[in-house]
Amino acid sequence: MQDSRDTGDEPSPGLVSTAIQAITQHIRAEGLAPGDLLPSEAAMTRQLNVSRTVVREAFRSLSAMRLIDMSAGRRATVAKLDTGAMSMVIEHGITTQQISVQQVYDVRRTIEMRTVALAALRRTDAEAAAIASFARLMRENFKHPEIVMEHDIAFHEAIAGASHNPVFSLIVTAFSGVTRRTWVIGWRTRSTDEDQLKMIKGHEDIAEAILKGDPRLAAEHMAQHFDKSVKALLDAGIA
Amino acid sequence: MQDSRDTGDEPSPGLVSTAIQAITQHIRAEGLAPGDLLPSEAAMTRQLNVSRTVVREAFRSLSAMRLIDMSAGRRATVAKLDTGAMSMVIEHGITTQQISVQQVYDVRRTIEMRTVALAALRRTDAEAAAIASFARLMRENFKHPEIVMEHDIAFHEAIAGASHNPVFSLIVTAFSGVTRRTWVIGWRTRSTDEDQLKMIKGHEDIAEAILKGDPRLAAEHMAQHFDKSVKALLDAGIA
DNA sequence: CCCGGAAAACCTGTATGACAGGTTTGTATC
DNA sequence: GATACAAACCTGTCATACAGGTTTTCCGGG
Repeated sequence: MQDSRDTGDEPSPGLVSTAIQAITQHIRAEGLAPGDLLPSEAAMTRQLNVSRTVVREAFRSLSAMRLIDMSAGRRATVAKLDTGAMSMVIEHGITTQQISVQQVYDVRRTIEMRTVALAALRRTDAEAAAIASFARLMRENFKHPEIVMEHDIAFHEAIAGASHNPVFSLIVTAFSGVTRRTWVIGWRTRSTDEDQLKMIKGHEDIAEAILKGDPRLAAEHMAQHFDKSVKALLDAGIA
Repeated sequence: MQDSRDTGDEPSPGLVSTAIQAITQHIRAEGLAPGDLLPSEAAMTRQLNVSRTVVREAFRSLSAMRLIDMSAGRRATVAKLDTGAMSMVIEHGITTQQISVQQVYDVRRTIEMRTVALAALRRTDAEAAAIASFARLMRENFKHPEIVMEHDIAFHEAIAGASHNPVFSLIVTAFSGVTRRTWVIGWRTRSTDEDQLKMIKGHEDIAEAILKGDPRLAAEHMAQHFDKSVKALLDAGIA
């Protein structure tokens, strides 16, 4: 049936890729914002003159990247910025050993020295309080590694958020998965309560510098924090 | 048919999401490396006890994120690290106005001040030569903006490569799409030949610092380069 | 024994039709 | 005008079919 005279008969990158492009193109052309409705699969099927199979795989691909939201019965909508795809790429790189944990930490260090400085400059009072409170929760639960870890991750994400640059948030959050898989290893190398509390103290120092609005100091504490973390990882034999 | 007693009948995240997880899980469990073969769709269909439709949408989603490579007749293989998904996320953020070009440039500046320093420390001679040659090609073609732009982008990607940390390459490359869409605007604000050549000179300074192996100097030149670029964009009224 | 080539087996790409739910819309009744 | 019900629409999943592309197998000739 499909006579494909429609779009001018492209080379061959596959009908699905074409459909994906058509959809993203539609978002751009119509200037859609998060939450806005996309065409139904049936409509897309007619417009592109391909089977529903193809259109569906295109929608599903965009959904997997979290560029659109899908749910049964409802039409797809444009999605809010989400870290889903980035996390998967990073995880894929790690599990296939194309990137090392240490390399991720180097990137994190680079980025978070900046986010923490920006946070010190641009944080709202509420953000500063939230950051400080995550540090406090780490101390209060320091007997429960899993809980400490989650507050640690939330701490770093909160700082990224306080930088008021969503791209930083995106990247930092994308690394959280890796952190979850290596955090405990680093924690174990800090064998004594004293060592562990010292690490938590590092977080409190960062929070305090943000509260005081001192970007230099905040960046310095963050750098030290990462240097110690990387050292802990290296001591544990993480490549 | 499918009795779904299989995996224990999860809540409801959808069969496709489950299939995606099963595939990535397979990669992890088998310790697959780039190029290794994945199970065929038919095999996956049997293993998960779902229709080929579901398995196919899962494969296609991973393919869209460039975590796997697919092509007709052949089974899917594990993919090399690729920036595809990240680029799409960033582009999506830009087109839906969830992130601004300026925010992207702030992130680039942060990251590239680091990549350039690392490049100065870790570059091979071949890498230093390649970087310098991109700068030279910019000068030689400075009457043809499109060509200058492509060499500019290649220049920055080469520096990221010379940092020898693929995560940096990944991120820098992911931003190239945005650059392609805004570069010309910045170029136009440098109206005279002199201004344009000055901007190219900035690249040559960076290349030289990398060649000399001076990370401080390299980072400084890079910072200046970005400051001027952002200023050019702001002059042009880019939010 | 090796080599070349053709057939078979396998695999993905795409299309079609069907049906089970979920959601929205419109309508008719109170 | 409000409410409840039905119709229309939409996505999720399944089954089947067939057109190519790719790998494997196997057989015949040297």
